[in-house]
Amino acid sequence: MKSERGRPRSFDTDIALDSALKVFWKHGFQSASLSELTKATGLSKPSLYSAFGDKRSLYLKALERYLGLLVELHAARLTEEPDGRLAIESFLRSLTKMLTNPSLPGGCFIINGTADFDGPSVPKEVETALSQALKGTENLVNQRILQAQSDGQLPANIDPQDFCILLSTLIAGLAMKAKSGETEANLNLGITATMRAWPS
Amino acid sequence: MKSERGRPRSFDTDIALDSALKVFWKHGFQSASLSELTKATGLSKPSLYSAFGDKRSLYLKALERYLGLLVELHAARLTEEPDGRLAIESFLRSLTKMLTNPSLPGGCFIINGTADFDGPSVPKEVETALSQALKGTENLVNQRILQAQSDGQLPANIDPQDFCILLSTLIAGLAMKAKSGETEANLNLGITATMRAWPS
DNA sequence: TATATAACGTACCGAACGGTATACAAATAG
DNA sequence: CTATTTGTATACCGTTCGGTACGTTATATA
Repeated sequence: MKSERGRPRSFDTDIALDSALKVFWKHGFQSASLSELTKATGLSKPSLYSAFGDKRSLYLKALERYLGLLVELHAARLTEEPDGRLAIESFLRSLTKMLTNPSLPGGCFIINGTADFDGPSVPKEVETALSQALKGTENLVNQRILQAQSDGQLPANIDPQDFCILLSTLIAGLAMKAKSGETEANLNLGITATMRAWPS
Repeated sequence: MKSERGRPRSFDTDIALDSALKVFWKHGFQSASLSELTKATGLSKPSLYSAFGDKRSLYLKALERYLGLLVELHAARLTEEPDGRLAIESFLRSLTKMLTNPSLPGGCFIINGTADFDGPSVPKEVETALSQALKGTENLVNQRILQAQSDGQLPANIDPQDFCILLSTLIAGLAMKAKSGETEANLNLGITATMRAWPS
């Protein structure tokens, strides 16, 4: 009753998913062609389809993988630093390092994907998954701001709601500027300036 | 020696260009298909080609038109207001109103176009034109900040360079969040929070 | 060894892509 | 009116798209 009857897979699905993730990360859903996906993974189209389903399904799996990476790589900055302002600044700089890492596709998977909203061949399910993903990652920061407020670390003249929106807007901007080739150093300057809105 | 020999055009090229502009604005270069362009303009493909050249050439003309609109609609906010801080805030809010205007394609033509950098079918000439356009519009704001500094309006603890980068990043973020459906009111909250980095 | 099961490679499907050849329609110049 | 010039519409070009049918190969079960 083993489930491994028949010819076994000749590839590792996790490695293949990581390769596909990078293609979608770089191009979004619409512009990532099956031919580039097969080239990046080294798989034939039928192998891709039997392992992950169609393009939409593969994209959604890659998005989940990306969300896992995000938490794995950066969430600790928010939870481990007791000072709210430092926690958020550290998170932003950690994120920026990833967004500009030259060995990665450039920018943010979610933001890059959001860019072809309303694209003629983008499934609604992809758009909603991206919207939820964006909201989820924003909530990580929002919760940390609210915690800082309840910890008495937020100055009285700062409204937590508009600061949350400032940060989510800034993050989207960091991702776009990284995608367009801006350097980590310059983006860090912008972070420095932003944090002036929350004086220490 | 009149130049109007032969059959005259049955359409207005400026109106057609505006229609094409909206398609590229919504979809960027790659995902804007010829069929959608012909549908939006009401022209046949040969008419489009004889009037504007190929897709790349049409896109570049639409980009120029967009840059003209940007200056026409928002630049006065920067030049007419003597106070630097108010000038920039007014410019940001004016821009945000356009980015979220529901009768427009959503977001910013330049930022939306920048999103499919590295796309397999995006001509290098389009990428360089977009990069220049981005740099040019950022310079509008940067010059205004430098002028405010020379007018003695910039607090001593604010470095003009990192504030310039903050604003260009924020603008990119405003455009992306608008594209993803964020409301004008919320984006304005983020602008309010941002301006706290430059206390009045 | 024989059979069932599953992955693989090839070759193909209809549709849409960007772009164009060609034939026809409409205007001016002589 | 005739000739010429130019715009328009149709129909098509080769290529690539996402997706699949099918025959073959490799493994586990029996």
